[in-house]
Amino acid sequence: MKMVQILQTSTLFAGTTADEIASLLQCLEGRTDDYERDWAIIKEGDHTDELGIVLTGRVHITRHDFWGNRSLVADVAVGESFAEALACTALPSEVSVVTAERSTILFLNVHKIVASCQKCCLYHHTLIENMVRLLSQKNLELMKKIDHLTKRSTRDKLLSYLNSESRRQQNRTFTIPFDRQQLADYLCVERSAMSTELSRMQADGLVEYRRREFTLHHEEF
Amino acid sequence: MKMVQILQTSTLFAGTTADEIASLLQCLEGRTDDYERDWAIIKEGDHTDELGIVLTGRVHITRHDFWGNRSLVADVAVGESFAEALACTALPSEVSVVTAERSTILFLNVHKIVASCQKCCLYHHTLIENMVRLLSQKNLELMKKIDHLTKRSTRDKLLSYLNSESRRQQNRTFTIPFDRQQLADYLCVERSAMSTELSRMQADGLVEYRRREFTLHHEEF
DNA sequence: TACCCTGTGTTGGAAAAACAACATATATAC
DNA sequence: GTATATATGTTGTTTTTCCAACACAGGGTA
Repeated sequence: MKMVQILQTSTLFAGTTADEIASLLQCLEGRTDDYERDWAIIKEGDHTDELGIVLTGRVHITRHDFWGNRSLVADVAVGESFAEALACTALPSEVSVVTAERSTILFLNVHKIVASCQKCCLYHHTLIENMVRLLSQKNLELMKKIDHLTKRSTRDKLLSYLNSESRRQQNRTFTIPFDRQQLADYLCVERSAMSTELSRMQADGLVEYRRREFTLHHEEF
Repeated sequence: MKMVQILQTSTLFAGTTADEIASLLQCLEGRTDDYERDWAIIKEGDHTDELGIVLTGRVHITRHDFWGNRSLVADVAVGESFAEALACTALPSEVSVVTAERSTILFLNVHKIVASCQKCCLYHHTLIENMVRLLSQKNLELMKKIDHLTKRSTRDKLLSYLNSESRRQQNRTFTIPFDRQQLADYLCVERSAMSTELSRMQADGLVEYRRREFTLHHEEF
């Protein structure tokens, strides 16, 4: 798929035509870069003024504590973006951004997005409004993640996550972007305990699964 | 303290003079409202186009699951704001906003903030940039909260929270805005287990506390 | 002063999660 | 196809959290 087509599905460029996007990209001086799998695009402590939009592949937002425990904060798929908030502040990053597959990323300087731009393009104001919408959306997504973590038991965390994923993909049968270890890191539970709980849930008829493909049987939440 | 002085400390009006704020408030058609303690300003399921800025008092962002378990998402003090992201989307709220004390709130319509405004005020662009900064800041705060919840043990959650609060108040001795039950709801643990863990931490010399006043003894993280 | 109310700390038993070690299945490379 | 590496599931033990019930302290009030 061509870059412009992907961008039209993104929140940042929502409601703009292909021509307008082309014009905006020039104005914003965007750049693209390719990465192998497991490459750290941003490391903890880094700073950047650019947000990233995934054109191909997939990236994960991760964190490590002092004892080396990994936690997986978020999954970013094609057309989605990362580091918007980081790029809008002067602070160092508290998270890493790592490719989960070989990926192509478009980088855009947020200051060029937000700054008023008299000369170049008429569509710039749409872009600023989209930037506000994008940040709001991320905000609500983080809320949703907090919602999963708020659940006290492993089962409730799993149900909360699986239901939100089912709703997002608008299907009771869906594929998750994580393997078991990554899912455990995402929900902040222990992998083997989580596997055990998944088995119990399947035995209880709540869910069926095979590898990354899940089918929810009861509508919960 | 006068409203304009409080607003000058807020992220949204950062870098604007008192006169500019007065002009902007007219342009934005802001309104204020007073609330008794424990009043629900926003209920789960509600929608609004207005963000709120706390002028006096304090509000809490809360959530309830199906079994009635309360979770306390965030504390919002004077000069801080809430519902920015909600007001930027068309979605119903997943959280409630409840006064923790008798409070006065300034409400501002986000569309009026974000919309370009040719006629009225020159400072409007600063406002839009501040809106982006505000949303980014909220974003990073949510990240910080996720960071606390990511910790597996009650002790680590407490240390993570107490350290961040200590750093925020730039003092090893500080007062938290929660009673024990609220703190437990905020960290998503059980109150009595948390009390027990606090005792152990005090016995271990990590921390001293009396009611809401804490003193950290070791710099961790 | 005596009384209540609320917040906080303590305890012991029940339940759940973490941990470690291993078994099985699947994918990949040769 | 076989070998190898990786992903997933299982089991038994240890540790932690949850829960319920109660004890205690301090503040406010009659």
